[in-house]
Amino acid sequence: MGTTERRERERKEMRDLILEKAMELFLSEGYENVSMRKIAEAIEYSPGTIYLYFSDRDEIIFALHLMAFQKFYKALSVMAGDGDPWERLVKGGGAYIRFAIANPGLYELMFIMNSPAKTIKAKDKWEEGLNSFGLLSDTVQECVDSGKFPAETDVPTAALYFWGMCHGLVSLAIRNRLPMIPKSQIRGVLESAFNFGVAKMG
Amino acid sequence: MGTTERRERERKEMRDLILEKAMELFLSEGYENVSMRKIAEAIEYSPGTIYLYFSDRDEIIFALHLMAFQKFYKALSVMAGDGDPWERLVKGGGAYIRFAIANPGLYELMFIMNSPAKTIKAKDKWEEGLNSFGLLSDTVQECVDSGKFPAETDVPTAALYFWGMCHGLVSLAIRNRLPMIPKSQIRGVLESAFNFGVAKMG
DNA sequence: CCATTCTCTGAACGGTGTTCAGAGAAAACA
DNA sequence: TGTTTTCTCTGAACACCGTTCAGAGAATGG
Repeated sequence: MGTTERRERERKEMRDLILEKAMELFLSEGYENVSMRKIAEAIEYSPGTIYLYFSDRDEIIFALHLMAFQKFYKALSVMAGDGDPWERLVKGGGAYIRFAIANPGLYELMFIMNSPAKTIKAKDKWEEGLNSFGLLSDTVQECVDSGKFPAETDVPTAALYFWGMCHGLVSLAIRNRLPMIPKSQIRGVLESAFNFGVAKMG
Repeated sequence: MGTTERRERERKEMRDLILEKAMELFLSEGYENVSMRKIAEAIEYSPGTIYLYFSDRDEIIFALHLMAFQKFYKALSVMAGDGDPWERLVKGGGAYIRFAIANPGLYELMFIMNSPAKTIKAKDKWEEGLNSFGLLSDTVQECVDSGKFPAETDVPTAALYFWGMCHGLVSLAIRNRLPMIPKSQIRGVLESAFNFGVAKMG
């Protein structure tokens, strides 16, 4: 009786279809301009159907936020490896900034929007975020081990500093708080600021 | 004929009343949980009346964002003065972080929310933000002049770096991306990260 | 006292997220 | 096969939202 298996497969396919179309709409129209009805229209089902696969709008956004993290983690993986850890750390920061500027919609989902934060708070943990933070912490640890950073360095603090610096720069840009910088120059300016910071550290 | 003057005064009083009650509601219930109807109820007028004083919801939020900047600019003024510029810069960063943690609602308004950004983009300038950024830039310039920073330092780049670092730390906290840190310790942790950064620079 | 100007109301419009009784198809059982 | 059960899906309905606007009523000016 393969019925149950087929049902499960079809259920997953429907979830994937909803997520795919929702992501398409969100990225092209902006998160606040996409309603459940519009998603329903895009998948050619009635609005009620979506609620048979997701409990509410936030659950869709949380699922998309997980998908964004997969892509993000890959982009950040240039930081892993066995070269000089300081060089990898700097490379990771550059990759972080480029990813955010190239994928502002995904970045918002992961690090700015309120909606996923509600679920993070409710679950009281955030594996996806902490995985990426772990990658960063490991690299910072290696910088301590290799003597690049002083032995008494508190690794979580140093990693948070590094993350905060990158996040601050890109989130100011994404939320339009740098209107004095022409859009075409944003990436370069952020990278300069980042380089200023790492030059001071290095 | 003092009628016109009285009318103008009453008009201003009504605008202030709306802003005051709106701010109260926003800070206590959160921005997305306050509707125009709720504001109308708070001021004891019908919803339509608000639109005689503000063209739409975004205009209210933009006006509140200006009020937030007044308070913020004052808090940041510890950075001005005539002591050692580097010391003032560090003090300014500390004030920035403390202000944001103590007034997350105001901070969101100024640096995170989308709504004021629309108006900033429409007006294509942002005096209030640039005033505060100017305060920072001036202090960085004085660090260059006093020899604390190398003469070839690009001041806007260094200032942006400093801003980004502070903004990144607090906005991660405000948007709940640091669930691994207990709320009571957030401020201390952010300050440690900030100190790690300035120690590297100083 | 009348005409004008101004303020304010509240119903209405077209949207929103979400729920749920009931229709109809598919599967399981006899 | 026919019958019963299980499952999927619909779409109207609910309670909200931001915003508009004809018209009521008061204040002002002549």
